[in-house]
Amino acid sequence: MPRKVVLLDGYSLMYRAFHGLQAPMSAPDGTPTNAVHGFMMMLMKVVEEEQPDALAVAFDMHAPTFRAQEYAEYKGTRKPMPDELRAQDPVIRALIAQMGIPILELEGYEADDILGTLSARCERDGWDALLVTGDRDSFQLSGSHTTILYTKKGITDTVRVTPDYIRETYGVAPVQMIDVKGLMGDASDNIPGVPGIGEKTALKLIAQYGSLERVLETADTEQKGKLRERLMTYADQARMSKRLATIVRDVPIEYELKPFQASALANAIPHLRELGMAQAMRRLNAYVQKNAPELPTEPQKVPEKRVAVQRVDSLEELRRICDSLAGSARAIAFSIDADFTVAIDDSLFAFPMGGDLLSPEAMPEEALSAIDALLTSGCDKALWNLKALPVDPERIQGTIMDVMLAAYALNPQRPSFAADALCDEAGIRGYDQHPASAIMALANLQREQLRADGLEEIYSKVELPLACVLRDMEKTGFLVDAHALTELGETFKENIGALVEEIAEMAGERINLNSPKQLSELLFDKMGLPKPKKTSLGWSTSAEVLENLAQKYPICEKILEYRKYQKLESTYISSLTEMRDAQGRIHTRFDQVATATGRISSSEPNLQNIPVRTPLGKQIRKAFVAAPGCVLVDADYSQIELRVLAHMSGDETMIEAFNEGQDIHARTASEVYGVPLDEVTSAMRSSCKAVNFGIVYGISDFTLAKNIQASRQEAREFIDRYFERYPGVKRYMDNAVREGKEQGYVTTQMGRRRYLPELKSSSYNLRAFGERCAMNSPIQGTAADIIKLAMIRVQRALREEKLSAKLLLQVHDELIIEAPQEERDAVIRLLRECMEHIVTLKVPLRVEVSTGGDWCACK
DNA sequence: GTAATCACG
DNA sequence: ACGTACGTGATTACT
Repeated sequence: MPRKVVLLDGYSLMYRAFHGLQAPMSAPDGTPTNAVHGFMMMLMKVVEEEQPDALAVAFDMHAPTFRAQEYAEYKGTRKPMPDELRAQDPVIRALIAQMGIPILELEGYEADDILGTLSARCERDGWDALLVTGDRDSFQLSGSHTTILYTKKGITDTVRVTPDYIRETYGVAPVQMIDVKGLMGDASDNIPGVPGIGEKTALKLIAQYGSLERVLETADTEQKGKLRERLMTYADQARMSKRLATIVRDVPIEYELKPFQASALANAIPHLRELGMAQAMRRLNAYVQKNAPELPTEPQKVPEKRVAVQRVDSLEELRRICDSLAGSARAIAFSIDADFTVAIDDSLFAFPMGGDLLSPEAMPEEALSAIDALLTSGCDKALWNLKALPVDPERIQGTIMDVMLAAYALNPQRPSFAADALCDEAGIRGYDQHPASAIMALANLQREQLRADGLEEIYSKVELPLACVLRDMEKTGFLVDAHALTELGETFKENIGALVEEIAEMAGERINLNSPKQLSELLFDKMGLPKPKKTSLGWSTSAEVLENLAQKYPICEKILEYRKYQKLESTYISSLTEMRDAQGRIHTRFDQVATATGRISSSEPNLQNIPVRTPLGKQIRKAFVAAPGCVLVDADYSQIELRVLAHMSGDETMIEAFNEGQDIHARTASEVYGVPLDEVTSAMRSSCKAVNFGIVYGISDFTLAKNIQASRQEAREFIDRYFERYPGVKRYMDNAVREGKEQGYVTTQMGRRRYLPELKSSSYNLRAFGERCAMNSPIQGTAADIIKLAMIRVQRALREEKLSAKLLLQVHDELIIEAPQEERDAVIRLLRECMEHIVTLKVPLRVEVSTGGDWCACK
């Protein structure tokens, strides 16, 4: 078995970690730690997965350079390291040193050269080398015993680059990558190449002639036109470029491979603790314990305040304790996990629950009544995930701090909202031992943070009361007509079978049509259809591609039809029938902390994406029905996002359009095309509808052109004209991006935040994405806040008016209620009233209400 | 576990 | 010259 050495390109990975992880992370002293974290995660991943016999990190000796081509602003220059990364450089080096991992550097040489030299020595000595880097130049080093672990994006998205991979991807051998670069050059590396030759041409030439030298020698006779001229003019420059592109594989570095010591990693733990890097600590600890268990392990942290834990043997006893203390306690926290633990002031009580997470249905009576006693007592309470607890919101006394919801209000984009993760992140240790007291500590911290960030209203007026509404909706469930669904399923399956036969006939063979890989082989390789678009792995067979080919190749039409049925059948028929309860109702799960913008999401099953756009899909909605004697009432906000945009931007024209009750897309067409409102054609209106959508999302001319089937120039002019006619909208968009950059986050009307570290990224793509989010999130988020408030009011109003109608579903701008026939009119009035007047904007909110016996009839 | 595809707002 | 609209979740195939 050959031994294995893993060599990391230090700066390349640091840059990747830095740009890949823009989540705000910092040590207690304020030093940013995102790159440190990313680097440690990458290192641990490699250590865990590769089990190296030796490990080292190479650094460029002088000013670090970052040469990956996708970072456009590095082109032609060597920009200095960003300050936030510079601050993390010494920290990362210190950690590497503490872990006993050698750092390799040599004046005048880049990390590439060191990697190249050591991998050459490994090959000579019969070792396998794995080079971990985000620099594509290193591909030339790939060989039978040298593999590149290339970090594509972020830190965990890696690809194993072998000679075969290079041949498949680029059509040349690894060493020929040098020749390719010699021809095409590399602006970020100051390698000129041959002007006018890009990657495509370079790869083609090298694949055909084998080497740069050969291409140059034969250019005179083999090439013609501009290409011949350029190759001959720049022949010397090309040869020089090749020399510059060649990684040195014999640098005079003294280094003897030393065996990698798992146990030494533990030496970095104290430093990681100072940095507040809980996740890295845990991962490192776990690795050391597993691979060097003889070592003394990290001492368990105990809560600062030593408290005696009182084990409670019966729930009855727990309830008695809760009852008696609830009245007099200042603060209570409780946690339901493996144990049901209660912290009351400085005392802790724990009752073992048997390890399973409990649904309210499965919870013993005594536990329910203990919880009830706690929640209805007057003192302040802290807990995790109120939605899981069966409690009547109207009976709650005192304040409740749901640490999960508070964490979401403070920053919706956390990797995890698990209770232990939140405590860890806040620097609160001891969750494992005393969850309730850890939650109490976290809640105390969050109270201050919510106040400091102006998020109290979002928390207490939106998220907390909404949790109870969502719980009730989950519990109610949506009735499904299983018979209708099954019948529809049979029809679909018959159609699927017939289509499979037809396609097999047309193709001359039988493949698995669900496999994009097999399908692409059939269409593009065997049948020789044109290949309009690629994916990361092959040629795209998306609906967009197939639609364009359908005219000339009827098989595409059939495949699209197959897909349509197959999708609907597998996603919305088979699975839905299986998820019904004894009463035939389906209970979705609403996730209140899932989205970056403030929307809620639905899963298991997702009832927010039940088909509606196609006739086939509408059939499925027919199976969502009201109970006997009831009707469904469906209330839909009309154009809520554009109305929110009109309000937030203050654009006079747009506000006027809504105030006059005009058709907004038609009005836009009238403005942009400069024709009177009554002369707007349906084609004009439809283009402008696409523009209005695009504006909300942060538009680009490219995508708009695709969507309205116009040229890019036309799309550009369209957008320019749009902004001329709606100058307030233009101002809003510019402001949103500027504000996002200045303060690091954007906000909704109510102050809900979304942090956008992407805005400061040096990667164009990431930055452009951040800018689109800065424009879109306040709009989408404000609309989300509005409907959340409406849901709370609707629920309260139903209760106050003693109606037995129940909220079933929210679909972002739509609420669905199931109401007894006789309550129908009252519910319509109530929904309209609550939804239209829940907030006062500069434009009216309009709600369209419809009713019917099934969801499809509500349109 | 990830990628491709496609359902929704 | 880049790469190209925001927010989600489920299914399937495949590593």
